[in-house]
Amino acid sequence: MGVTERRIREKERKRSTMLDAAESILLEKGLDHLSMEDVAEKAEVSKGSLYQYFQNKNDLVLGICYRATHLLNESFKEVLESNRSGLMLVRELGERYLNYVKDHPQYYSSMKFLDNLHSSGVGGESDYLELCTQNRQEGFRLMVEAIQRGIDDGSIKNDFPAEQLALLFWSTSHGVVTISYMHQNYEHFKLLERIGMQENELFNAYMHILGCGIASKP
Amino acid sequence: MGVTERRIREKERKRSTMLDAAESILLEKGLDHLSMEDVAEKAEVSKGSLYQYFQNKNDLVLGICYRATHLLNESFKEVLESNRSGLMLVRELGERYLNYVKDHPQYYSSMKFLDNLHSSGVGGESDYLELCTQNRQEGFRLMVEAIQRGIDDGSIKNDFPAEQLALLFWSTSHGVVTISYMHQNYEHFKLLERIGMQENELFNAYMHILGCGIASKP
DNA sequence: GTCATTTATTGACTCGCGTTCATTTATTGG
DNA sequence: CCAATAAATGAACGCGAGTCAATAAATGAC
Repeated sequence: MGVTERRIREKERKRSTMLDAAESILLEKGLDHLSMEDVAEKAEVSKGSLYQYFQNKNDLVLGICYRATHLLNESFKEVLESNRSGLMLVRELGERYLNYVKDHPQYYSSMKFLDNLHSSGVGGESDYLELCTQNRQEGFRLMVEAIQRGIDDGSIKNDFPAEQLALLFWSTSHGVVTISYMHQNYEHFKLLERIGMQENELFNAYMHILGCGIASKP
Repeated sequence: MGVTERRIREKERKRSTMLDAAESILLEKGLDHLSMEDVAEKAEVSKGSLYQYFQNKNDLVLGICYRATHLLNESFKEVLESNRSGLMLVRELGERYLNYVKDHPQYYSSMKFLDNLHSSGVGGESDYLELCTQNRQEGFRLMVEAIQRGIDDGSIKNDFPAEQLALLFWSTSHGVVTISYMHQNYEHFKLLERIGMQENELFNAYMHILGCGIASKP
């Protein structure tokens, strides 16, 4: 019978509406001031309804995080469709990551939330948690692939296995992106100005240093 | 009159006791489950008394963060007393940072809290906020000094100003440390195991790559 | 069309926790 | 010993997450 299928579809659409509402509030008020009541109002449903679609607040935020990680991965996949050298792919991945944070700060903050759950160990009950974690792992695999291609085509030296380089690239770029995020969200964060550095200079310097470290030829 | 001075001293001691209590709870329960009531109970004072010594919960956590940043800076200063090459100093700073997070996870989480306040812009009312920010800036200056010494003694190449290299070192090491923190706090974080990497290998690889990028000679 | 049954929606309610404040208790200087 | 000042207290408040009994809507059998 097509009724139950239509129901599932409608349920999914409604869930999506709620996520839209949550996303826009996350964008304008930030994670700290995201309240279930506000989301319910913006989505034009009652608070109780929210809890029929999301197990709790964590689950809702991780719902956004699922979108966030998915979008980032799609962007990464695009990069990997190119035929350029692995080293260039890596650079492109970093650039995409940086732009992603600039373009979707609400997604980035939801990913920070996921990381917090991971570091604090307790994730609480959320079906999205596993999905988000899987997405992050896929993102990591994409980095590994780019680096592996670089090793294969000779643009990246093979001092380390691709996975290890990928982890380094993953974590260090995370740090650089964090600085960039702070810079654009916190008006009192004057570190870049204080040392007379532009944001893209920071990225270029990062890529330069990293490039010296991993490129096969200077 | 020595009375007011004694009062100030006692007040400071009591504040310290409260911070001790908060710290131990932060260590055993984590930031998410740190409640003012628990702190009050552990410090053997009433909840209301806490608020005579700290403006709010943020202020309390930032009080811990003040200790945290101070301790890290002291550790960094020790490094700078050595006469080794600037490059070695930088490596030593990174190593200290990594060990610091391992030895004082509660301090690290309070510093993450500070970073969150910085990224979200709104710090709320807290006298400690400015002090913590200053401490972080001093920590950064210490990194700059190490790198500047490296440039001066020729162990670090001078492609970039010391401040810019310091910012890169600051942010990338932050990322690496984050991974390490996750690894030790979250039993399901199996990334390192999955790619067959030890924690110190991660650090060594980081330093190797970074070294290739900033060292004057390979 | 009617009705029993399942499914979805609602908002009043509870509960935990940060924060406040009137009251009580302790300390000081005269 | 006594005002005056400072410190400590816990009951009370507000806010927001999460619950649930009551209500409304949709469905399929007849």
